[in-house]
Amino acid sequence: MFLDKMFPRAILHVDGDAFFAACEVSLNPKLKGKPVVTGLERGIASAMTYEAKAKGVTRGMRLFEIRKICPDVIILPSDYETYSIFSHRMFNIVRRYTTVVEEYSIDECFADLTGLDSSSGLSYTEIAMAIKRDLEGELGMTFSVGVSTSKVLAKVASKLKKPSGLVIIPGKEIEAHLMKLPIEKVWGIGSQTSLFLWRQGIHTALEFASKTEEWVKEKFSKPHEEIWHELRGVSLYRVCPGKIDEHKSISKTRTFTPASNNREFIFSQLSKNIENACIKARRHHLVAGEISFFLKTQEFRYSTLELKLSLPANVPEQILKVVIANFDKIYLPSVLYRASGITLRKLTDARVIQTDLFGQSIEVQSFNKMYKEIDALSQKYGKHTLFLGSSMKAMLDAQHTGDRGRPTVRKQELFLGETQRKRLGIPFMGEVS
DNA sequence: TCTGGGGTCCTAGGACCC
DNA sequence: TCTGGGGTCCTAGGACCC
Repeated sequence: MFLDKMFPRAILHVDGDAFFAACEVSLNPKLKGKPVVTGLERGIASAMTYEAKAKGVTRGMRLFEIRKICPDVIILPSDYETYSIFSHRMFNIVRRYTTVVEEYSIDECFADLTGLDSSSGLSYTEIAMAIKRDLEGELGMTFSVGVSTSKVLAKVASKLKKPSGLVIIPGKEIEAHLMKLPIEKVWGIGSQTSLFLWRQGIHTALEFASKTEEWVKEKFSKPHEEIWHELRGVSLYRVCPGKIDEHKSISKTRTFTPASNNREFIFSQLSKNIENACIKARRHHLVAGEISFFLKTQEFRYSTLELKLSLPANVPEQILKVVIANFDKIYLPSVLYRASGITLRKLTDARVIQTDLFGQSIEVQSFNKMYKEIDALSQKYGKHTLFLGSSMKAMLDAQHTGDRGRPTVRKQELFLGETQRKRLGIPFMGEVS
């Protein structure tokens, strides 16, 4: 009944099991067989080995709680640089088999194997087994692999036998698998849609996939219509060869407790986020053409504002200028806020922009020059060796609370107050309060 | 799940223009 | 000035993912 008979595809999905924790174990074999958790720097578990999971450790669990239920736990700080290296090696191993590999997240990728069976003389199952064998042998950790006729079904397949599973769902077995699959477990169907579907009396993926196309078109828009096709084995989502670290946007957000309505404090939080986002943008040689910033209320409601920049930027002063001018459009003194955030969008290559000196004002050029120095200092002495006066309140707050385990602010740290600004010949930016 | 942080994509509806 | 209808562009916000 299901399946695209005209163009049957073979899509592979690979998922690293307990990836961050597995990287740590791979690097340090003494950890093998032990309950290992990463996330020390945040105070909550971000990943854990299956030994830790067996003791009841879950994602997001507080570390003190973990130590209680699992006294022999080994808790490590997250080391994203290292995980990224493992991630790249993982993608490159899969690329030995086909160039059509999509880096989906740090520990997941898709590959389109269509046609490889006849060209290699191996079955899709044998190819998937070979990929899994290479990954596990070379990276020292286990992977869960799924193969089916669409991306959504390949995701279903790889999730079925975690950890270290290998599941193939050929066209004729689609229905049997969907019958046992709760609708809310399907990739792309979240809490809102699940709720809606339950109310329609639909609880399994098969019940959804068995509905008529007219019914689906009437009740849903494009995204869920596509999932319906994918579940029926018709591949609509292409595997797009692409790198995960090619940013379309960069955002930084931080929750503060307790919630606050203090304008100066909230603004300084936002200012700190803007500084951090700019640091990341400069590290990737990107400039933003547009930004958006938001405040999140205690009740988890957002007020957001999107703004265009007159010139693409990646230095906080330029972005703060426009945020300052618009801050009061979303800030209400009577409301308690719990978080603020910034997103840099419409990113382009800074190196292209910066060679076009004619388009830059003297001000922009001096900022770019200055931040080159600041980035060099930060490289040498640590992040936030220098920070903006407008972020001061947030930095002091981080000092008091210890900012969840990060090194506290040292006394001798500098900030770019008005004096330094004048001395360096940086235009006055404006104060908020 | 009483809720952290970083992302992508889609859509409804307003503004504006013939 | 009033009128209709349509297209396009933009933005706020929702939904979902890892």
